[in-house]
Amino acid sequence: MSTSARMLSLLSLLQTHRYWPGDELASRLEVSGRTLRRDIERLRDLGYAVDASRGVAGGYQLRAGGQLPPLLLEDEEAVAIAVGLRTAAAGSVGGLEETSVQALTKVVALMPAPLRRRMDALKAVTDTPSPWGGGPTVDAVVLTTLAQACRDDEPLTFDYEARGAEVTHRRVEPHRLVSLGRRWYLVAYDRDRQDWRSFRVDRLSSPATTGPRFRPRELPGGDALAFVTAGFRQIPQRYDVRVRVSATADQVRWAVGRYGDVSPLDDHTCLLEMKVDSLEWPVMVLAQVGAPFEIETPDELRDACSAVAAHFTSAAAGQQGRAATVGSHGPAVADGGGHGGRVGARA
Amino acid sequence: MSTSARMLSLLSLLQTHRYWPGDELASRLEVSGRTLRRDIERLRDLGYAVDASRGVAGGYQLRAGGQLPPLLLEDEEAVAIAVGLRTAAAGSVGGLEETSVQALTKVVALMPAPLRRRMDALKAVTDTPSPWGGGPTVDAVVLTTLAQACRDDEPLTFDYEARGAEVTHRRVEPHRLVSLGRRWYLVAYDRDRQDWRSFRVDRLSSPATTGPRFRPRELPGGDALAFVTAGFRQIPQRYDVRVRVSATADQVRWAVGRYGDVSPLDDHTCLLEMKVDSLEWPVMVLAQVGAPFEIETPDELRDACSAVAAHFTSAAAGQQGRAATVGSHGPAVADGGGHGGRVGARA
DNA sequence: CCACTTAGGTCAGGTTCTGTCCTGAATGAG
DNA sequence: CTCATTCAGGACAGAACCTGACCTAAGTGG
Repeated sequence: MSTSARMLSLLSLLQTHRYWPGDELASRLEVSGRTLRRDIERLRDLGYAVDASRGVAGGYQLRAGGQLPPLLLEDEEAVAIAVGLRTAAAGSVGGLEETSVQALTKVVALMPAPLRRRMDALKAVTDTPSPWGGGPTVDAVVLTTLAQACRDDEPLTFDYEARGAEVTHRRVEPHRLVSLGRRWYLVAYDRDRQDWRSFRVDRLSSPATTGPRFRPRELPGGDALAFVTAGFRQIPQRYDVRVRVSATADQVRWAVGRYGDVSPLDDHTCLLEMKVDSLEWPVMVLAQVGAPFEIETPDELRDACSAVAAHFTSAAAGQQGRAATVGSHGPAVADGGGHGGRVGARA
Repeated sequence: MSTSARMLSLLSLLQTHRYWPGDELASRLEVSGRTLRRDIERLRDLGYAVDASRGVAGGYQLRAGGQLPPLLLEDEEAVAIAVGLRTAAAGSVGGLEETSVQALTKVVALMPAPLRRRMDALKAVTDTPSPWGGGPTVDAVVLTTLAQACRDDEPLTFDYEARGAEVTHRRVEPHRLVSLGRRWYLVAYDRDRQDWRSFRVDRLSSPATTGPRFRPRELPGGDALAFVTAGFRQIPQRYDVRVRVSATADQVRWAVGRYGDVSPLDDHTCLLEMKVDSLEWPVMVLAQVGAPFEIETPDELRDACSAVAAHFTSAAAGQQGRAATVGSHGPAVADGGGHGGRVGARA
């Protein structure tokens, strides 16, 4: 075994357990104790923080140091990392999307095929329910393929299904990936149309890098993010939700997380503001808060609430038909406003 | 620069870009082209899949191979990985909790202090709203400290706040971490009480490994998971939710994700079954489905729905007081049952 | 066909690595 | 306190390895 291979093994060993007796390490690496000590010294020279404790039950230990040593992962761990990063890249984390994709690209690029299959297999399991999942989920392999193509200036082909139109085949020079809201967009120069376009990543399938690298063009304006947002002229509808809730700001904040702004009005009421594409979310949040509230905008939210109320009323009324008979559980209303304000109990 | 350091640099370089011309690599590593070719050969001998393409614009490339090479990460990437793994370990992924913690332990153990601070700083941002966040969030550092102590048989001290009781200081021999539902438990031998105990990780603070390693004892029965579940004699309440929903199974499944069982009854109705500690969740799901439904069990869900219905009805009625006047938006109700069944529109 | 790029054999000279043997020093148990 | 255990590291000789220079072969794309 060569020296460099041995160093990698040593690093790997030091990462699996905390303490390693020198003897053990030496015999595992099939070298003498002296050489092991030299190897450790080499590692330290490289900047890795290898601690040692002497005496009985002493040993070597890899500590957090000034720099990050190479991570030597088990297969399953790599899969876990990939899955975690995919979730983060899908926008559930906030502010980390770009870096997550960057790291994901590294991991996926190095994953042997069987591991990649395992990762894909876990995609289904890992989906969170709808509004949190953020509509269509991005595919990790698709995303990393695009990221890599952008990074390395490789021409790209893929199938694209534009809004409502049929599927077209595209040949582009990828420029940059942009994360906006909880969606990913690819900004690229379309070779056939000879112009810059932005593509929604979740509408894009079977991407493949093809041919030799190209000389990158300059995006007019330079700002890929601005280019994407400029394309948003006619977003179908976007609701500006403003609701006055009879609960403390903390209670509401707890329910809405970081996806809305909550500002207290007084001790018992606060204002909830959200900008959303669909009304599902505010409805869920309001249902969860379990306190009385007043809708300022939009009117569509009134209709949505009304529909939910109708279903809930008839369901609450039990099996005796579906007539809307609200008020029969009046006391429950009084309960909602005051102390806890939440529906049900928490274990 | 020594050979092994150069190999690590080479690996690192090959991980940042896709294609590297041999010249470029050689000059960066400050060796001759011949030596570079030998280094590449060495890497290949080590099992890494280094591809090369010849001709104009050719170069070297690190491909996915039979085994996973060491990952060399940028600082920010490591943070992204840690954050992603923490989310996964918190139970939002399913089936990957153990492996995630394992990987997280590796990453966190090697992270220099500034990075760890960055990771902690991102904790707040990354929280998902309540029922999905799963109550109290686990702290990455706490979790990894425990995992490491278990792995390395190191005695542990921490403060523990049992259910309702005051905070006590514990000195234990950690045995294993168990993920159950969306909570983490530490199974350990309590040195003061001289008996085995299980601790909820989210009730545990300022853990610290202390003193020399101990000789691991054998857990009676051997099965840590069984030990934890055996402690669950008197869970306060656990609801068995059964609801008949007037919507297709797919619609309901879409809303509930993987946290409940949905079985179709006929083309327009299905049965939703969930086992939950609190009723928030089923209420949210039902609100989101936006279809009529009938509650089979439990009766408490009726009360909860009734409360929500009352709030929603008065909110829907607008600013003209809070009298419950359902039915004024009748058409919206009719809309709910049929085609889409979802509240609001989707962008 | 030509320019460019990786692939790899050979060889001499120098560098580095290894194991052995040795002395020191810190640690914790009895 | 004493002793066994364990890491730390200097010196040395011989072997192993690495490096750069030079050369030829072969694949790729214009």
